[in-house]
Amino acid sequence: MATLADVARAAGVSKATASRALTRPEMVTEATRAKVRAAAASLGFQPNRSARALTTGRTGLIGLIVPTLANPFFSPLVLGAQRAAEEADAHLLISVSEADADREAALAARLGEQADGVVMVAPVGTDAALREHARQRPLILVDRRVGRLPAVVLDAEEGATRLADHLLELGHRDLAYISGPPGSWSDTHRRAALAERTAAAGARLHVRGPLPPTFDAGIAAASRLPAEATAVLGYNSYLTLGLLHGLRAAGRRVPDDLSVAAGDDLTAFAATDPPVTALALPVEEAGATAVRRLLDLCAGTGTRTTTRLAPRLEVRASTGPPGDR
Amino acid sequence: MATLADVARAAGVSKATASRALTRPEMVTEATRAKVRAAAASLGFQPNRSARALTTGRTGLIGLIVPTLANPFFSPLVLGAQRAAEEADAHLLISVSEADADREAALAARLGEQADGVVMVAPVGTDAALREHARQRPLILVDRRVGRLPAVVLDAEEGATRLADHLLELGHRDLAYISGPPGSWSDTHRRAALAERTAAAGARLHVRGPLPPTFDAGIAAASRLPAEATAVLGYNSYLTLGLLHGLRAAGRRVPDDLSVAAGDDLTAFAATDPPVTALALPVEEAGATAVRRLLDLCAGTGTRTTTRLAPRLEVRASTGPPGDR
DNA sequence: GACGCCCGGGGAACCGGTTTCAGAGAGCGG
DNA sequence: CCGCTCTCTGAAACCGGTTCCCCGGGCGTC
Repeated sequence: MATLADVARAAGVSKATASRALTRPEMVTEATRAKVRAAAASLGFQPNRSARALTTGRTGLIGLIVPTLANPFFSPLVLGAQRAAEEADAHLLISVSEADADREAALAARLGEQADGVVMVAPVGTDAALREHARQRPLILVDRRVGRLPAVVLDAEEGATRLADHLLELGHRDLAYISGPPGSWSDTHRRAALAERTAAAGARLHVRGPLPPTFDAGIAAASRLPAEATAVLGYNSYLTLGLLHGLRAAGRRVPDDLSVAAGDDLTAFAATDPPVTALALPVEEAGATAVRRLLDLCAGTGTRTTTRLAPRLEVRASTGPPGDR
Repeated sequence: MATLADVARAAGVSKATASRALTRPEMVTEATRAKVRAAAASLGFQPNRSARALTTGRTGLIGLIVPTLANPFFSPLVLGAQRAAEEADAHLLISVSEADADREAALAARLGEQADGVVMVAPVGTDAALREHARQRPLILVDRRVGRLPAVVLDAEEGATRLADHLLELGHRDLAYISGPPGSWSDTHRRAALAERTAAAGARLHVRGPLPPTFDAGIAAASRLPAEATAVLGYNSYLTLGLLHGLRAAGRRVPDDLSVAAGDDLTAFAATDPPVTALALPVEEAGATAVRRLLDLCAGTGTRTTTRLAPRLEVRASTGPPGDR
């Protein structure tokens, strides 16, 4: 409730000086600074962020657009972003696009109007649309790359490569990949890396899909796997859970009949039967990195680079050597 | 970029009239309203929210404090809150308390300073602390009640009662309850309702815990169940997943040897082996209701009541009649 | 000793809306 | 035809910070 004018009066200085003492300490003398700070502290002064935003044009708010929160993949991401924002005394405005390009664009515009910048996680809009957003305001992409726009990505190629190597080393020669939603950037790149690695090893990759990344889609996929595959990779955790469920219903044993692995990790994977081998993505770190880089961009010190974060392979019981069928 | 002054000039009216035409349409004539709206539209006018907030004292921001986002319980809650906020052209400031009372209090203060009101989900602070927050600014509690503070609760008693009835009807006479974190409001009430219902039916309730609501705690609990229990209820989904895992490791069959059920639901429960009977909580609705009621409070039309939302019992394969041991 | 420079601080403008207050004009009754 | 009231509009104050511009004083230098 105390205003800057109150602080100035209490400290016996002008509003201008009080403002400088608090936000530009190097511009006033040691003595003045101490007086003003003491007055501010004793009055419990909290600067009004709206007033500050009005003159500086900086709101201290960061927009975060995620496709969904129902997928536990995004929880740690939000947490990481949250922590990074807090460090910088900023707040997070979170919105859910529901993986709809129109909604995503509308949210980006709406948030951009109030926030200093926007982080878009796994956006579904076209390259052109994203470039346009980036022209309007500082923007960081997560899990998507568009030209030289600033981005933070979970290295899909690197992860897919590790997963492929794991299965190839176990002796698999026919891998199936259940692909994710059409147009998903990480899906496309993961699939390409898998194809390259299997081809290089003289093995074969059978692709099924694209499918929505849901439990039900996984169940359906279980009954349409290529007959020759001895290992199957699900695009993401939900799809893989459904797959596992469908396989069990069909009486197929994992990993004896078929190895199963997922393209991202989930706490529940340690609890399924059997526990599922998966790529643990450094999602929390991605969220934090994105926010830090966005704040840099807002401060004018940011760069137009892509930060790559490598996933960790969690080997669990769902993958093993191919059975003798 | 266009300001209200630009709109006023283009429409040939004063700033005051332009402002009224857009925010208080009933105060100007039809003709003026049309002129101003046309001018605003053609200039792409977007009112500056900081400026508006400065005079009105309303930021259009709502604070949402959740203990964690890693627990999928909260994802639909945020989604519901998000949708309700969007309807009212408000934005959500989300923060994670990590179930720490000090952090929670700090966040409430920090958010309250910038937001019009705060929604606290399953807060861990003391009643006194929460009352104090409610005195500072509009506050809605979710999944917690403190005196007559406005709240939205998932009806723990009602849910626990349905769960107890389900097991009692199956013929169970000795139920075990693995209790959640000490001091959890929903845990306390769920336990009380279970106790009452079992007692009324002439059956017995054996309580174990309290335990942290984690997968690992569930595993540990599996080896310390009361010998006479034929059915066990886990406080929440993670605890129950761990329980299931621990029971399987110990070679106990579900539901033949022991029925298992959980106090909240999780998509993954449909995929476990066997699928777990659980209470499906109307979490999304709770989030939406909380935000709507908070906005009412901010508008001065809110009430100090408690909204109760009843859970739905999802009967799955993990519960059945008691075996003959 | 005078001049110029640099530094710290004060007054006032400003950001972009909302709201108060007063005045102009129209409509109506006496 | 006058005067009153009611409605709509405009000028200006205001919200609470930040920043521009200018002034005064201390110090260094010639």
